[in-house]
Amino acid sequence: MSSATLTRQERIKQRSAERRERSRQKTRQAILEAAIRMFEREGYEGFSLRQVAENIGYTPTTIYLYFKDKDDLLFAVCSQGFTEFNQALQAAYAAHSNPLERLKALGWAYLEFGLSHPLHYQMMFMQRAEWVTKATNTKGDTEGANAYIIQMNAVIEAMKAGVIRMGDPIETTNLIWSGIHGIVSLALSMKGIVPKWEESEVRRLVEDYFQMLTRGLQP
Amino acid sequence: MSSATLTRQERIKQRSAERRERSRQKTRQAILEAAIRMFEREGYEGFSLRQVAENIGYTPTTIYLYFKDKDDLLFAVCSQGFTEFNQALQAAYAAHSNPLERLKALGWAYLEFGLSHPLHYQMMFMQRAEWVTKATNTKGDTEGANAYIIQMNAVIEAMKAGVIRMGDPIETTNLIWSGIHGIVSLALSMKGIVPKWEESEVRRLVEDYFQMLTRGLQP
DNA sequence: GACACCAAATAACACTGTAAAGTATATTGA
DNA sequence: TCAATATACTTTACAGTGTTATTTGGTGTC
Repeated sequence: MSSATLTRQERIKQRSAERRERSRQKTRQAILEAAIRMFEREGYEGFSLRQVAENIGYTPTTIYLYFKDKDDLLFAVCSQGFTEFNQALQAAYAAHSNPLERLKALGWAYLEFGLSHPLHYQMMFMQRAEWVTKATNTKGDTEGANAYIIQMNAVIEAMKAGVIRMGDPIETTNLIWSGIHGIVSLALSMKGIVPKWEESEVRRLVEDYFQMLTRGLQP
Repeated sequence: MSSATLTRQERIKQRSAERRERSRQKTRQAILEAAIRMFEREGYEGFSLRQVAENIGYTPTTIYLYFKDKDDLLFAVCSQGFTEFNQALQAAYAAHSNPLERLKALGWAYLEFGLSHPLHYQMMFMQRAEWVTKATNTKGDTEGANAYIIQMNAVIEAMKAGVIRMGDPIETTNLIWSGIHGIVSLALSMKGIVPKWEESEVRRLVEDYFQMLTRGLQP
């Protein structure tokens, strides 16, 4: 509507600005993708700005034109992990209608994410767990379903269905979440070090946990 | 017996060597204590060899005469945390004779250690959890009661007493341990960030957990 | 007193993140 | 088309990190 009132020069200027902005987002994305590759190879401690820069043929300082500092870039990497995590849990939620099955499916999806993205999981929930809230706030409402909300909804539904006893939804969600997180985080830490924490054993542990949970939270 | 066969010179030489060794252990201890202070102030990421050295008036390289590298010193710091942790759990164990009470007391002691030694806990069980086994192996048999064994014993006793159902002791111990660890680690991560994870809430969560556990693991 | 040993310090290397200043290239307005 | 300007990127530099090889200075031994 307002474009009709613009002169040719103004229109050109605007399109040019848009084009530059696109280009800017493109190189920003290139940096981010390189950072993700880097992170998935080196992990949290080995992650280095200079290596990321070298990897895509930029000078280290160039990164600062697109990200505030190392933490900002690392948060962007983390953030990408959160959207993937959210999607995984969203899918697990959508795949079942039975409240109890949903609850279990969420647990399994949680475990699966952790086992298949160990470095991401460790950053997201162990090294920089503060970012959990920051990520959900930043992501905007469009993203919608964040993992915690999904889990809490599943808990609420399970309560309503009489599968688990009534109680503060947040408290109950935190309780259930803690258990799974405990298993997953220890599994990642102990993998390859303590025999009892190999993948098959971990799955059995999750089964045990569900059993304890359903019995223990029975109405 | 063999000292009788030594000449005076040999005896002097030996005592001299002992004295030097004592002095050596003393400065080693001084470095370690400085490192612990440093760590408790700066945490895992902020911990720096050069700062430790400066703190006790040594050159950074001197530390390498007493510790293999940064990791070695950090492990020593960690190790001290493990002995304190073990003692805390040992005390909790000894303070009760009722199997269920023992189990709960161990959980509370676990939580208490985490809340009162957050930086140590994070290194011991989150950043460098691989060291859990290394620590128990290194410590020697004299140290005796390591926390995991204590917990497993409590589990076994609870099984025998019919408080919780029979099962693989290791598996059950891991299950219980995971839950507590999940709560404690999330509590430390979320403290001061997410309101629902303040100390009082965390204690309530542990209570909930015990309730779920005793019901869920009922024979 | 000459010698060997040993704790500690110096000097140096290869890294790290980050800030300030400089340099082309591209875009704009006349 | 040309000078001014804005943008993208590099160069340079600083302060810090862990770590190794070399050198110093004092101590105990013969």
